[in-house]
Amino acid sequence: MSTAARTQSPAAEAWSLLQTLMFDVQRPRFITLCSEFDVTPPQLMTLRRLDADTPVPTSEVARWLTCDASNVTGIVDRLEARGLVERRPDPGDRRVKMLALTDEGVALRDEIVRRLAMPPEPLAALPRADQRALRDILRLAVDRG
Amino acid sequence: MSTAARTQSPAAEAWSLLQTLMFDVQRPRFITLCSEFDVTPPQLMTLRRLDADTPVPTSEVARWLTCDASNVTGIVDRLEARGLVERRPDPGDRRVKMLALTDEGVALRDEIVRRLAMPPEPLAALPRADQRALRDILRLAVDRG
DNA sequence: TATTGTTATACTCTATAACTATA
DNA sequence: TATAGTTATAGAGTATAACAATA
Repeated sequence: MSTAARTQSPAAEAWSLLQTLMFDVQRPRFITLCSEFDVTPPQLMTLRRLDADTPVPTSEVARWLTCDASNVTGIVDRLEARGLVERRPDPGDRRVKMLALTDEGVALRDEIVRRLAMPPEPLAALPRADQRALRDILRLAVDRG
Repeated sequence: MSTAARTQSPAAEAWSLLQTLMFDVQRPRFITLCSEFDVTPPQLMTLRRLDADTPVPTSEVARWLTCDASNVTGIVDRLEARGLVERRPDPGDRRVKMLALTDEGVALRDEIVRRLAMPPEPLAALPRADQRALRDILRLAVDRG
């Protein structure tokens, strides 16, 4: 352990460790998953946000992707061409396009979500008690945010 | 809490919460940081990997980015044009280009790393005892991997 | 007038394949 | 022959600006 780590606040060191987990473990995993399912990262992120039952406006997907709305047009065009997503009118505002998954889109998203949900080695290898403690602390953190 | 969450293993639920933290909190933060420092995400990732003292071959950066080596050429071209990175010969193998940060590159990387290291609200707001417990568990997980 | 989504444009990232220099 | 890095190419993501339809 470095001197810097010892003098950091516990939250800072925890965050640094989380970033290691995300950059070194999750990022390669995510990229591999994308190519396995033949979707690009923003396409996968879009599928994760959408649903069949509760359509969301294009602007919401732009917010979710943290990108300009003009980019969503092309991303959705390609997902729509593959039959995974559909554009629906918004009865209340004719400017708005509502986005929703098709049945095929739901199937693909479910499979992707299932794969993303599998805990990586470093977490799965933890003693059960530590897994529970980790879960409880993260629940506390996320529920507040 | 969902029924699914209750029936998952603790590691699976912890991982799901971590992903929430990463997608909802870290990703927008990362993208904002990139535009603030006028670098693209792969450029920022490259700066994070490099150093002034211990040059690494181009191939190592490709591994780090999880992308083909041909892409690194352009990414490094642009960082080099800004005076942040330099290519050095490898005395042992004249095919290899070693990559290292310039002084300016070190300064920028340090500032970026400092900003990335700031724990986000959900973590910073945790009680001190939970921060320490989180840190200890993550140390255990990461040290094994 | 303001907003939603699209189009046009220029730049960057990406994988693949072909190439050069070196091993 | 094999490998490291580059170049060429085509497809995708990105921000910005301008536009049409609608509010």
